[in-house]
Amino acid sequence: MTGSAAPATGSRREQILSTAATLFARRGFHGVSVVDIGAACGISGPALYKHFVSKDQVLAEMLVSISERLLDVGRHRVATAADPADALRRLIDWHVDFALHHQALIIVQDRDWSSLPDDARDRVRSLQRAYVDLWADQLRLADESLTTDAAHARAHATFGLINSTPHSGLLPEPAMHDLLAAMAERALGLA
Amino acid sequence: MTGSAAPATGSRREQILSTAATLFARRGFHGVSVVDIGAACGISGPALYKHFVSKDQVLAEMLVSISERLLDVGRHRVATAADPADALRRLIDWHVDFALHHQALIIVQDRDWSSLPDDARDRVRSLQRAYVDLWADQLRLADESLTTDAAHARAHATFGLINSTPHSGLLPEPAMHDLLAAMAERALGLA
DNA sequence: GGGGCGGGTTAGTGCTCGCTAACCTGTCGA
DNA sequence: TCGACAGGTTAGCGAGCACTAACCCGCCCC
Repeated sequence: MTGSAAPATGSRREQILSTAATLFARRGFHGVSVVDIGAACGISGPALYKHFVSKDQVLAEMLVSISERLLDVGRHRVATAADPADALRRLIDWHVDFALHHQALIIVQDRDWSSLPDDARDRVRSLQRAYVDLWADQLRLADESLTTDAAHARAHATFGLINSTPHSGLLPEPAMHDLLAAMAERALGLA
Repeated sequence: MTGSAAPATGSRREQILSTAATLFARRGFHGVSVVDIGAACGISGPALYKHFVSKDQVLAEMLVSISERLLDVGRHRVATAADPADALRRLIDWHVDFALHHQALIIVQDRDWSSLPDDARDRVRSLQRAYVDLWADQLRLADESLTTDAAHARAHATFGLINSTPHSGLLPEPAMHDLLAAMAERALGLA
C-alpha cells in the first residue's frame, strides 16, 4: 500500500521530491525553505503548494516511500534465500546497493525523521522497526545464542557501517560496494 | 536553588553546553530555540547571551572541543601502541568509549556541522580530517596493499559502525562496548 | 556604604519562514 | 468557441526566531 490515489504522472512532483531530498541532505529540513526548493526546481516558492499540501508532506512522502521500499525488497531477498547466512548476505547486498544509490535519502532519513508530523513519524518508525526485525530474525537464526537485544544492536551497527557511505564517496561505486559488503559480512561474522 | 557546592568557574556555561547538546541531538540545531535552551537550564531565553555571544557559538564551542579531544586522545593512544594492529585496537577502544559516553555529541557532530559559522566549520573539518588520517595511516601500516582512499573509506565505515550506538541503546554499557569493539575489529580484519 | 559588576529579568525589533489569497494563462474536450 | 482546470505568478499575513535594550539585584572590595 504505497501512496494511494496518486495521479500517476507526477514528473514535477518527483522533481520536487528528489530536489528537496538533495537540499535536505545538504542543509537539513529546517535549513531549507520552500523558496529554496522552488528555486532549485526552476519554479518559485509557493508553486510547491500546487503539488504538496505542506512542506512537511514533502518530507513525509520521501521518508515513507523509502522505508517501504527498503522493507519490501528486504523481505523479498529473505524469502528467496537458501539459509539465514545467505539471507544476511543478500540483505547486506541490498542495503549497500540502496545506500550507494540514494545517499541523500540515507542522510535525510536519520537526520530529519524527528521533523515528521506525528502520523508519518509513526508509520516510518514502524516500517523501520519491521526492517530491523527482519535482520535481527536472520541473525538469531544464524546464531542461536544471540538475544533479541544483541541481534538488534548488531543490525543497527551494520546499518551505521553501510550508511556511512555518504560521508566518504571516495571510491568508485563497484569498489565501494565490495568494500562495504565485505566489512559488513566480517562484522557480522559471515566471513 | 543552586547556592551550594557549585564548581565555581563556568558551571553555567557548561550546563548550557551539555543541555544544548542534548536538545540539539533530539531536535536538531535549527529545531531548538534559545528560549528552549534557557528553559531547560532553569533560566530563560536571552540570559544565554551573558555566557555566549550567539547561538552559533554554543554549537561551535561544543563541536570544536569534542573534535580536539577525539584527536588528542587518539594521537596519544597511537603513540603508546606497540604496533599498527595494536594502535587500531586502541583507537577502536577509545572511539567506542567516547561514543558511548557522549551519544548526544556524536549525533550533533554529524548532523549539524553544516550549521557552523565558517571559521568554526573549517576548524572542525581540519580536526576531523586529521583524526581520519590518524586511523588511515595505521590501517595502511597494518596492510600495505591499501590505497589511501581505501583506508579512508574503511575508517569512515568503522566510525559509522561505532557511532550507531545512539540509535540502539539497548544493551548495558559494558556489553555494548564489547559488541561494538568486536564488530569493528572484525570489520577491519583484526580479529 | 556605595559603586562596579556578574548574572539574571522583561519588552521589543526586525527578519525569515510557511502558507494563503488572488490572479493569470495555455491547453484541451465538448 | 468557449470555459474549466492544471499549474504557474506576486503580494501579504501571522508566527516564531535570534538578538538587543533597558533595567534590576545581590555580592564583594575599598
